[in-house]
Amino acid sequence: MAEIDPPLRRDAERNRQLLLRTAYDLMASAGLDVSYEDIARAAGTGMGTIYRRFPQRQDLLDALFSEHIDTVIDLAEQAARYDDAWAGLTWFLERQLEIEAKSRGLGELLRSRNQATALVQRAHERMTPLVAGLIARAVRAGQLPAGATPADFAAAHVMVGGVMDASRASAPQLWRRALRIALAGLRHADLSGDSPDDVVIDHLYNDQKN
Amino acid sequence: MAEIDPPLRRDAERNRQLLLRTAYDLMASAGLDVSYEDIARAAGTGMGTIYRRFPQRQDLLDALFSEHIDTVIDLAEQAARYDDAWAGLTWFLERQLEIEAKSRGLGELLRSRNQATALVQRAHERMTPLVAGLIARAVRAGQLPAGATPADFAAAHVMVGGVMDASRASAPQLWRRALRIALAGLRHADLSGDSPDDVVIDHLYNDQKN
DNA sequence: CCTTAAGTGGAAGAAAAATTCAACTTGGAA
DNA sequence: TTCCAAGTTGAATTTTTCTTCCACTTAAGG
Repeated sequence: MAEIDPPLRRDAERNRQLLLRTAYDLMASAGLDVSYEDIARAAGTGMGTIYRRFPQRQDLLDALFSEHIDTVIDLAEQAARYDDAWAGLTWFLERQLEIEAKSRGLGELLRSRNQATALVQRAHERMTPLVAGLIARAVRAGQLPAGATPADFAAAHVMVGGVMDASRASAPQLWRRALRIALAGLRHADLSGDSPDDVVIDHLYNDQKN
Repeated sequence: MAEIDPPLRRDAERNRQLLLRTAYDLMASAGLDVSYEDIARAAGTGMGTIYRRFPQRQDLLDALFSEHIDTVIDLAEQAARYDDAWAGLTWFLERQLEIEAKSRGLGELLRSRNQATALVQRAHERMTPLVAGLIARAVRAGQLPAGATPADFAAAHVMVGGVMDASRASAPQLWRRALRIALAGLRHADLSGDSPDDVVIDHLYNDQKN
């Protein structure tokens, strides 16, 4: 099926790694919208090199973040194994946000959808059932109100992430306070009402700007 | 002090209003980053006209949103008159968000800082003491936990606004659910801990992208 | 009417990012 | 060593958005 493309020449592989490291660092502080020119300049290569290796921005994002996304999926799996469902949920959300605090780019990716579509979509597909299971258990245990859905968990994620992005420069720890608010909100809000099954997680991890 | 600049010629005033209406509509659905070219084209004027009238983007934003911002300040003042402080806070936040739901541009403005600085800053200066008063009263009445600050209210605003922006297209009412979560969170979170006085509201209504 | 200062349109220039490409290197197989 | 496919470079081109400018039009006072 998939042709095995021959390994890169040594110098090419070196440049590839260099570009990836540089791009990751730049995106960690400035977000996903770093220009190819900036990356190439910071890595000390020519424009041509980055374009040859990553013709589409998606190619770059995939290479950059796929392992990190796997890490987050791991977290979800670990969380799903918690006996205490609520503890699992809070632990998962906090770990995930700590990772995003270290890399703005990864945060933007995890909370968007039209950036590296396949990658993020796959991650959501893997994690949603796990989160749904935890939530169901937490509801049964009386730790979450009836009517809580994975979308509510996603909402909490988006909410805290938004505060994080807004206050990164001036108050890098403020998101923890927002997290406390969001978590307390999940436990105590009346979530029985509307927006039942038709509220898919996708509605949140969705349309970025345009 | 301020020179009274002569009134515009009739046709010019007509164009000015046309541009303002057009810009408002475009920004209501697409956000603040609409290009001058798009606005001019939609209004049926030339580029020169919009640049003559609004040489800086700030000039346009000021003219566009100052009255709407005054409306929001009004809301804060009304809220401050509530006997029930918590009812005042929730009413204010919900009204404000309803306005933002109708205009994405206004929402971005109210939750940013580096867009139309003077305008928004003045609004925050007016509203913060009012909100602070409500919060203090609510804490005294046992409606909010000790340690709650205006920054927490701002955080709730940013959090729900973030969900709103993320789900505008696909689930335009989802923010109401996020609002319930945020409000329940404010009431039930432990807010006594860190981030006391040094957490100014500015830290939240702050650095946009760059 | 006429005049003219104010206003207008839209092409042209400038700036920034995305993308291409032809001439020039270089790793590594033979 | 030699050779050449793979790799690199950076200038040139395209694209997009921002901004300026000037020849042309028009409102409104005399």
